[in-house]
Amino acid sequence: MTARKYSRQRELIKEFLMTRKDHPTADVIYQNVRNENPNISLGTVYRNLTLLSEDGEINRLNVGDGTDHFDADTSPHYHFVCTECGSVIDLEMDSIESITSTAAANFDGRIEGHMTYFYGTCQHCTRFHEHS
Amino acid sequence: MTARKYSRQRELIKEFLMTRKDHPTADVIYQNVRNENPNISLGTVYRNLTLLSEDGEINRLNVGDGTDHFDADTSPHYHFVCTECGSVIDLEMDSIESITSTAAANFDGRIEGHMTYFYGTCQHCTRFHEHS
DNA sequence: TTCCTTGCAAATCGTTTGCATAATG
DNA sequence: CATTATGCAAACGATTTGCAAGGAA
Repeated sequence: MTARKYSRQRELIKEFLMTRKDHPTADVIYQNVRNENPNISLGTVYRNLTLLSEDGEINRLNVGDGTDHFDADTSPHYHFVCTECGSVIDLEMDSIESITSTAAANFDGRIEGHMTYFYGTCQHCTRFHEHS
Repeated sequence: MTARKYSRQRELIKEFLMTRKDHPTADVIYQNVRNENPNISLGTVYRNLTLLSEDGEINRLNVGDGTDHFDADTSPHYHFVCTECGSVIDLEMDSIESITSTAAANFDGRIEGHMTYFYGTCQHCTRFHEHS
């Protein structure tokens, strides 16, 4: 991790991300930040998203849909991914940290953590089905 | 899912995958199957891996390293990913299926499952560090 | 004969990178 | 001044796809 200098672009990206709880992709972030700075480039957005996550200011989410999502909420929590509409939703649930020790029980390496996301049909898409 | 016709290429891919427990990528599968059929194309490998996983004969693994891995063992089990060498290893561990109900407790949609992998340093890489 | 599958190459998608210039410390 | 950050465009790696030809039912 090298030294960091102020950048208005990085600030805008962080600011935008903090207003959203739907875990947008780099491109969605790019489209929105352009409202504030029409000259910003997609490359700059990607570079800053990487810097911000390296610094632990945001999290990069991999939910198996081929594109990374970003989250300004770095507190420990889990996500739900709707297989119908692709939306990524925060889950409020009890800790499942114990699964790490469950996994470590019969393993010879060093387990440092886990990546988990839940999938299914979100409330909106479930209702949509009932009515059709 | 449409009807399926026999294909020697698909058979070779499945056969090769069954001999491996290290969850190879499409390209590794391609390189190896070429020993048996030098004319097979990478596109055919990708197409058949998709067909096989649609049919539930193999599993497509997303372990966050940017490339998909494939597994002929479709029985329920979890994986460990080494952050040093990238190897993907089967874990023998007690069931953690209960995390699905933990997640469902305060959620309004329909949770159908979860995706979990553990990460850290594998036995080999851990030893490498101790000796250096 | 129907239509699934193939090899090939071109295309696509998300992301990264080289470069010359601009901004920060 | 030294160094980090930017915009742009080209490059990238993984995967998908259009197409004309081949093979299975």
